[in-house]
Amino acid sequence: MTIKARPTQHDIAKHLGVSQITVSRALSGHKSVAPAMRDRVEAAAMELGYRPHASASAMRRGKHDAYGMITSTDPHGSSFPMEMLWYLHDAAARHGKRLLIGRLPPEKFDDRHTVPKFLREWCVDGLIAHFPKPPNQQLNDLLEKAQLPLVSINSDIPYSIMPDDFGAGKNATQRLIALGHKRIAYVGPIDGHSSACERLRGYKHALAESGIEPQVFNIGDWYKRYNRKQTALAILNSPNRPTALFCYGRWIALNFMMAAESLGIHVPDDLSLITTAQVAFPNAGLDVTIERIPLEAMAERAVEQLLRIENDEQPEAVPPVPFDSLDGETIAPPPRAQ
Amino acid sequence: MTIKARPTQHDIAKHLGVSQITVSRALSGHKSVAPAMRDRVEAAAMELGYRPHASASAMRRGKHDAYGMITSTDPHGSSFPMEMLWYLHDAAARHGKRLLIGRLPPEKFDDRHTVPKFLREWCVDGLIAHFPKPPNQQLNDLLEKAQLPLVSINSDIPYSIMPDDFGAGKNATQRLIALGHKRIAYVGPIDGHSSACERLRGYKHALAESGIEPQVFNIGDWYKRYNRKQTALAILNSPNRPTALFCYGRWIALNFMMAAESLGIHVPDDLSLITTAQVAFPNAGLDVTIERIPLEAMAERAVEQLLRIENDEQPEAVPPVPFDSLDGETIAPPPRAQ
DNA sequence: TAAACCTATGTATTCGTAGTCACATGAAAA
DNA sequence: TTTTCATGTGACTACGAATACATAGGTTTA
Repeated sequence: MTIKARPTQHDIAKHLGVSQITVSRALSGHKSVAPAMRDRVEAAAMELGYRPHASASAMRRGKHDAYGMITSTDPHGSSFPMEMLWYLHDAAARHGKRLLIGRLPPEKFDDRHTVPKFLREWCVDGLIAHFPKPPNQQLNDLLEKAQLPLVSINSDIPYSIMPDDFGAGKNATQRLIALGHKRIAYVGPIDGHSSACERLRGYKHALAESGIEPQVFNIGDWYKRYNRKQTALAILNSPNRPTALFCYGRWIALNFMMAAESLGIHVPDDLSLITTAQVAFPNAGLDVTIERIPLEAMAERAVEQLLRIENDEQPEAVPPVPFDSLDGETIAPPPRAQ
Repeated sequence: MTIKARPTQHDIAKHLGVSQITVSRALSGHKSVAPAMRDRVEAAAMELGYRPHASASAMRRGKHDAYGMITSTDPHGSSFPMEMLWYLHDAAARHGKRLLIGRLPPEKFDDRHTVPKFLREWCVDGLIAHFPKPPNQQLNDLLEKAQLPLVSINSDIPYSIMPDDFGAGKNATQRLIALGHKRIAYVGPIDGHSSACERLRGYKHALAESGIEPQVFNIGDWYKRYNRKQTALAILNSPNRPTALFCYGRWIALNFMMAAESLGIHVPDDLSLITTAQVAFPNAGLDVTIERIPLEAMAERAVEQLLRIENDEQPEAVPPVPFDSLDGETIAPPPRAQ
């Protein structure tokens, strides 16, 4: 398809019998343009279907008005929720930046050709990175060499913007304590990702404050298919079973709800359940009570940080971003009879 | 942060005592460059940390080597799975294109300022669009006026690239029939999205071929919280309950598995279950048998189509993209005793 | 042995936009 | 009235890369 040559500022200028630079000034809101002229130019631009040529502008100004989002997660990887991409887009858009995305699978980290090409050809003013596992030396060198403002999100890298997992664990647990629960279990992985460690630490911290004994069930191998359900059933069947659960994530929560269901244990009357999640998922039949991962806020922080670096301001360290405590239907005071 | 001026071809040229254009030719693999010279240039480029300036190149060549993905879904909208973004990225990358993303919430469709700004400033060679609900007149005009190659995915728009929902419904049902099932129910919405209509049509088609009566349970209001579980329980408790289910989506499948669990109905021995989904989700404790939505293939088709349009080739209509039949653990022959 | 031709490189120019400086015009200040 | 200044506009040029054309050498062909 031959694209009809898109009109330029020259075309508008010719159309109006003025100079190109006047058009440029009128369109970019320069002050020294007569209001009447500005109107004429804008009308003509609209009429001719003018679209600014971002590349030309970028070349002249040395700014691209674009950020790049670069990650190594695979499409189904959960450490970087896909929603985040849109939140980053929205945050960038609010500040007049477009967003380019790029994915570099870990197996390509060592490819001498792919990696450089991947990063070097972009025209962006900054990079937002997410690497579930730390990038190797080569990628680091490249990021360094790119000389671009760089922030990372939820990555195992110094200065990365992180959610306040500790606070989430503490808050969730405190909410359960406030309802009167005395037997509150944590179910989830206990090491590996820092998110697990931190949430668990928050959980223990809250319990310690109230002098309650922690009950930790390590189901880090949860995703290794075997014994998922058995584990849940075993925990819920134990003689001294917890009256409340703080779950690491929504799949764990869902599985426990299924298990509870099959044992005739009713949520929330017999069992309270709270989990961290990205959305208040209603898919289990109940609106689950969650500590919501603050994706939007993290995205906004990331973009703000990039802007700060771009503007030569002091790039202040971003503290962990607090979760949102969302009310649901899965927590209640503990059952009387026990 | 002041970025150290990135080196240009001029810098390399000066460094080597040759002309800029020679550098340009050497780097772009032009044939009429002496091998020795090419090596020298490449070494110098590496040494100086040269990065091609995509904007400059774009301006000169009139190509941007980038596509734009534009959608109106909200971050949690399910009609455009987020994984798709990465598949689009990968497909674009395979063909040497970068990917820009843009999101225009439906409420902005009518905004006289946002809409034009959103689309007009991009520098891309083509657009990949996804609109769950048809765009309004204004947006259409704008897309038209942009004069850009445009393909749409999974949108209610003519010529959109679609998954073969009919085939998915037919295949899923045929798989159940082949196992010997005679009472096969469809559970899901029966109208609204074309995907529902088509899957249902495929289901009915397969049954008709085998002379089996359809059993359709319309749970289109599934997401309206009330009576989700009740519905599932009622269906599974009915005296003549189906021995196999074809579910519209994975949440419905999950809920039915939960309901079956609580009734002591065992999947797959007592109840076979197959659903369409994006991944073979193991989260329910079993690897669910699915008809997999062909996201990668759709992404590849979209990019191929854009390339075709760009190259003035005949943009052949893209037929519905077939699903992948994935084996899981949730289908089996019907129970003997009935 | 000269004409024709290829190879490797250079010069000039172009893409669309915007910064710098210059130059009119008219109003305010001297 | 002359000077000063603000306002609005235009001419020239640069940004980085690539195209068109030119040219210096060497090689093949008539």
